[in-house]
Amino acid sequence: MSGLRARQKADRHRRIIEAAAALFREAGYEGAKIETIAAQAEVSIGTIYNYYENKGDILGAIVSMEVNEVLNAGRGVVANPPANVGDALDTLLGIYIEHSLHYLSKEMWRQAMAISTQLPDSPFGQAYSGLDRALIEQIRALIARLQEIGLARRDIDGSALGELIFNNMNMMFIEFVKRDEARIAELRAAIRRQNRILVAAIAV
Amino acid sequence: MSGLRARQKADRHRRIIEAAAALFREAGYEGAKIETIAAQAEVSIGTIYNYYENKGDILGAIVSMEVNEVLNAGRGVVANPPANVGDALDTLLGIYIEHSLHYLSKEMWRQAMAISTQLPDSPFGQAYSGLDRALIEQIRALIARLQEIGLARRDIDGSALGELIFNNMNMMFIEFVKRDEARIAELRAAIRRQNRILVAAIAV
DNA sequence: TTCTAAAATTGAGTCAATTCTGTTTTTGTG
DNA sequence: CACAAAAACAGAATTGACTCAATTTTAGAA
Repeated sequence: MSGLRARQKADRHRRIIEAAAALFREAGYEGAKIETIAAQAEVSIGTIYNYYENKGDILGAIVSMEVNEVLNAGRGVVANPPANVGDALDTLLGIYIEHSLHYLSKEMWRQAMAISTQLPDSPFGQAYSGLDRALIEQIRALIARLQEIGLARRDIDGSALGELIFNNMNMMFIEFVKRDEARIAELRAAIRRQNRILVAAIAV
Repeated sequence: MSGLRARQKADRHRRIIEAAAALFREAGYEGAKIETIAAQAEVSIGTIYNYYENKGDILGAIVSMEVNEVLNAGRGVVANPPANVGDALDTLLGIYIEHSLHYLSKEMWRQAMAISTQLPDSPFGQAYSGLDRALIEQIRALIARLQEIGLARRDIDGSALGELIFNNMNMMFIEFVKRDEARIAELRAAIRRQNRILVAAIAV
């Protein structure tokens, strides 16, 4: 039997996340009171804390969905990359960046990033690190693929290069979400300019 | 007249910072209560909030002192860099990293970084961005110097390269402070390995 | 069907950052 | 030396995340 209890649990999880996501967007992370989320989800405050360790973890659940979607979209690029190193990188990182504001506002990103450095050992902190690692792996996989195809030099340290590219993009993204007026197109252009140096060094 | 008021003000600032710095180190950022800081500094809670917008700004004042010291130490390297690109970068970034835990514990860094992304428009958030920019400028200055001396190719986009190097180092440093067991030596080695790709691309 | 242990829910209470309002101190002027 | 305005101070009150002891609900054994 799929269990009444299990069904209720899943349902409450969903209600909490939906209520929180709506409120985070409307009122911002700080502005969304746990009390309000509880009321909206029709559970008590205590129940929320039975499901999530703290407010950050609720946001964490939302962020995870977003990033997993991005990782999924990235798989296509790795499997079938554009025919030169510069475009391949730009396409993959472009997917990451373009998707980023689909479900999450800049303010939500700021909070999520802040929490992940503030509480690296909380459930969300750990999950966030895992997501970052997955993104690095995907970039590395792309580089490996380009090396296989013969578009990138084989004697390049692909592992270090993957980190370098990810770290730079991530830092640029952090600065991007810190400024409300920053535009996605400019972010992509700046990253392309930075990566050009790398592309010149590794393209065959 | 240097003003009684002005003198008292400076004195109170100093007392608050000293009390806070001691408590942050002893009890951690979260563990240090404003009430305790106020008692230690012999001022009231209200007065602390008259001097700093929030708890994070107090930490911010401490972080700023640290980073300014690092910037100062960096000037020497820029003026007189080691005779090859790899060592020059390693020396400058090495100074940043080695100094980093002088006054600030990893926990304090985590909090400071978290606050700077959480509240980019608070006094500290703005100051922190300014410090980052200053570090980027110093790395750019080093690259420009290396180009002048003829150790680095002139046709490299020094501006983008400086950002790239800083962003990568900063992200690595964030990961470093997130893991208490991470060691400085390993951090430097990892960054050196990443920069090797760049060094190969830009050294004459 | 009845009963009991385990699991989940509840919301009033705690704790600490921040705000707010009344009081005190400093300054500059007559 | 008053004195009034401005600046700074004090600490009680507010606010909101999180805890915990009591209560309710579910599962499944007899």
